[in-house]
Amino acid sequence: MAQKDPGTVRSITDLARIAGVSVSTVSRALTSKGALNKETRRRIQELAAAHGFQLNVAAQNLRLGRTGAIAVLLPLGHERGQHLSDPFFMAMLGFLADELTERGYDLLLSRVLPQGDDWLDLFIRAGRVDGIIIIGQSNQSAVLDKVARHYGPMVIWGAHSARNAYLTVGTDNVAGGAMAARHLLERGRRSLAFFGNVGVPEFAARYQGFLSGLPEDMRAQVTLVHAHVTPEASYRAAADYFAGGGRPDGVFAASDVTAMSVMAAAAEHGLATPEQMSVVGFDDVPLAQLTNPPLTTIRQDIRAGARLLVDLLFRRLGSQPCESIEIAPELVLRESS
Amino acid sequence: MAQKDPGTVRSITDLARIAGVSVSTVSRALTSKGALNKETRRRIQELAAAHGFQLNVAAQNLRLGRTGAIAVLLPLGHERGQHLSDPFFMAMLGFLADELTERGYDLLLSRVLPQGDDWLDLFIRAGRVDGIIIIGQSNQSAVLDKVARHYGPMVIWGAHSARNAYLTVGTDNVAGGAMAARHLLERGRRSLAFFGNVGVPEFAARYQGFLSGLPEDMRAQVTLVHAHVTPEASYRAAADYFAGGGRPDGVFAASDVTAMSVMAAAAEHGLATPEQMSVVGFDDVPLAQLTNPPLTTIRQDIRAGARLLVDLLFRRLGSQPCESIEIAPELVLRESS
DNA sequence: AGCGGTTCGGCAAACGATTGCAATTGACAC
DNA sequence: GTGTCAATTGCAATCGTTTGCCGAACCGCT
Repeated sequence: MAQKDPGTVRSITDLARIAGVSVSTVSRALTSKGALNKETRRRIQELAAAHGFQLNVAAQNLRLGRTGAIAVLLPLGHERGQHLSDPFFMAMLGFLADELTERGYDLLLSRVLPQGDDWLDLFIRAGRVDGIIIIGQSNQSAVLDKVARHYGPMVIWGAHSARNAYLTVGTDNVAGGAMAARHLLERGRRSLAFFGNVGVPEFAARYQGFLSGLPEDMRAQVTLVHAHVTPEASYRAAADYFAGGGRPDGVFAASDVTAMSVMAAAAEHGLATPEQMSVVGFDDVPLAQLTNPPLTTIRQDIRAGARLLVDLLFRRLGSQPCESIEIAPELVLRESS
Repeated sequence: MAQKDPGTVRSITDLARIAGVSVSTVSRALTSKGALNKETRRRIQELAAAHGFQLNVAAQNLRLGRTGAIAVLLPLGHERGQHLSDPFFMAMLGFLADELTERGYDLLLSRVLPQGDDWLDLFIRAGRVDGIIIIGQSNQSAVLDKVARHYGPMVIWGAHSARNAYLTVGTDNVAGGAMAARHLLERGRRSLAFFGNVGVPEFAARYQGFLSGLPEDMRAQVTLVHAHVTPEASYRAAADYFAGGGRPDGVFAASDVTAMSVMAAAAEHGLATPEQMSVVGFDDVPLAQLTNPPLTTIRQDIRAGARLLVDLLFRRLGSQPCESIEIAPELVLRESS
């Protein structure tokens, strides 16, 4: 007979009282660690189950000096609205949630507006997480580089650059850009345009790859149209471009969302895709197959990317050696080109 | 002169030693609670800043008996792939992240495959969060109802029903459906079809509202096409329907993604939108304005929804009275109808 | 000098777990 | 009867905070 209301078992202490053993014994029974009589362990585990008792994760983590959570950060550096709408980042987030849950970690989501150069340091020192995954380096590569020097468990989704010390997983954007170029050439397109914000490292690499896939004499002819990532902004940029008389016969867009904007704006100006103009996107978001016409695009394998990000992070947590990884993109042919 | 390496200040104890005061004083200084000499407080705060010290959130939470985190759960009940791709849920997630961060709470993201009827109880008993937001009741309303009886801080995004005890925030789906019906009638459409999975409570309400917006004699004529939510599945359903000779002149789709599938499949079968067929979607996801033709749709205010969800949850945490809320939808006219 | 009233800041007990160490027990051999 | 050893379990310190309670110091007043 317990002293207090035995109805609810809140702590290991309560359970110990009921079981007539010490808290250490209960702890050992429930964590399956340490030597303990088989029979005792079984008894306590059954008792715990009967009372619907589970260990308090917060206390456990405090004692063990860990948090059991991984942060996924979305820096909103130059494009405030980007991650709100970009299906690519969101799909990535979903896969990351799955991968982390599977490993018994929680996923702490945070969107950050990078302020100054110590937002990341502040976050790390708060000690809320055991590791950090950053989706998109945005314009923060200097900050990331600095932090990476003294903080290990951090992996970034995005373009790899030899200049940067931090660990990345990302699609080979240069190769992807080159694929798009070759494809448009094969389709006989010669008057080409690239739509995207080359201030974003990933997009810059796609643009550079695009140029590198063209014969030298064509490179100077490519029109670069600066388009932000949100649907609204990229539509505006494209509409302005067409209104100003732009009439390319081949377009490579930095993302599928941008490609959709371009097609919409072009249609508005009486320019038919793919009859008069071929369009190639980047990402292969799920909706790309539903556009009218369905979108030819350079596919990034999001699921594989998420898995690699998590793998790499856990190697880091286990102090194993790691290297940045580039994933090969793939051309997906549909009717827009 | 400190005994140990004074280089890193890890705990309040270290800081107390350096400052020459007791830990209680440091705690009071840093939390701005309790009476403390202004000068002392300032001094300690400066010292903390100088050493880049921040309170350990885990320990703080343990002591305070809270976790500082709110869970956002995505139940994948009947539609495995839904949340992966559905831009609506993802946009919601983004706004929730902002709202919670603003209130100083962390957002713990988890996608759950509901197993049996105690997955939610198990999650709650793990004690990792102070409250729960569930996006979409999926087919779990029985479970939610049971849990709501003994667990307060939980709010669900989705359709409200008088049958359910749990707290919801959601669009008035019935009104939205009726809007779509009236709009199609105004456009002179008489041969109507609804695309969607009416096993999902929200979609069922949209369908019901749609019917209620029609004159009685038309209701029986409406074709109900069962389409799942993923782009692939809904495209297949629509393609099969058109291949089977379906030729409606007005379509109301349960979501924008479904509407896009319908337009794509229709185009494939030589059916032009909006000339031969008007299409109305639901959600107004950012991409809806970029479809070809741009999509007429019933808009849900996601940002307001997220804010209300969080507001309601915190009222519950503060034991204030709350009631479920329905948000008025809005018809957004574009060229698909 | 003595007294009541403020302020300030320290002591130590929590929060709910883990774990090194030591104590207890029983079996067994000498 | 005593010593040894292994198996099992308990004690108590610890993780980094918060906070009720109490004592010390100081103030002005009689």
